[in-house]
Amino acid sequence: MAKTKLPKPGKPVRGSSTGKPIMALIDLMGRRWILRILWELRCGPLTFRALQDACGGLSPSVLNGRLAELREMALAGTEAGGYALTPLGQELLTQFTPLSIWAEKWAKAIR
Amino acid sequence: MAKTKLPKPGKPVRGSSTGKPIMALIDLMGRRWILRILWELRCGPLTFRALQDACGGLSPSVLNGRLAELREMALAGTEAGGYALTPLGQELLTQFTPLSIWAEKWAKAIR
DNA sequence: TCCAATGCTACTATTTCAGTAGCAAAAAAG
DNA sequence: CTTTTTTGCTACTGAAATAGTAGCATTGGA
Repeated sequence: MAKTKLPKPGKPVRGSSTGKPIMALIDLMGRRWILRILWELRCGPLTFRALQDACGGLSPSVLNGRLAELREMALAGTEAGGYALTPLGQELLTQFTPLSIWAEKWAKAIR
Repeated sequence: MAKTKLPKPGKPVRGSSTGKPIMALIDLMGRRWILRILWELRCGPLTFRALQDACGGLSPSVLNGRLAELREMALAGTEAGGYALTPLGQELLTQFTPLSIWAEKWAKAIR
């Protein structure tokens, strides 16, 4: 279960009381594994254990917690085949795809 | 100083040994305050303490650590007026601007 | 010289994460 | 219908990261 207070847009979050949705998003994305889980689900549903493996074997307790958070934020859910992104989650991930290209450029710049 | 191993693109990072730059980016962004700090620097340089305030008063030890990481990753640095984004950092932040719009939509959807 | 602001270090308390073990339910195999 | 496997998940312990507070050395005015 997610025992940590979730950063609902419209509500104050850690370090910000403005209630701005972007702050909630920043709070959520700043939690370890959240981005990674979204990323690993980009190609379709994965079972709990497959997702765990894809993330390098993170602890099931943490994974379970993160999945609960993502479910509550309507970004992921269960369906045939295991866990998968919701339409909203897919939209969010779409925004991240260009980051992959930027990261390549960044890699060259700092190496 | 940053005592935690930094996720250099090209090197294995936490939970991933592929060395893909996007994984390094995901690792970095998944650290608390990193995104927030980038975000708060979007309008120009801030002093250490101003940045601390902007982030809701996070501990100076953590802020200092994050700044060291961002410096090492060439995303932020010091200049006249305090800490500021590097050109690379500004580019990254640019990629995030659309997220703010998406977050508004997301907020409406889950409220 | 005094004072306030700045950048930062040090230290303790709390929270979060890692790592492992294992159980109940469902599915697959025989 | 049993016997295995697989799956989703909980529990527990130790390690690591973060929060929160205090304070010091330096800088740049008044």
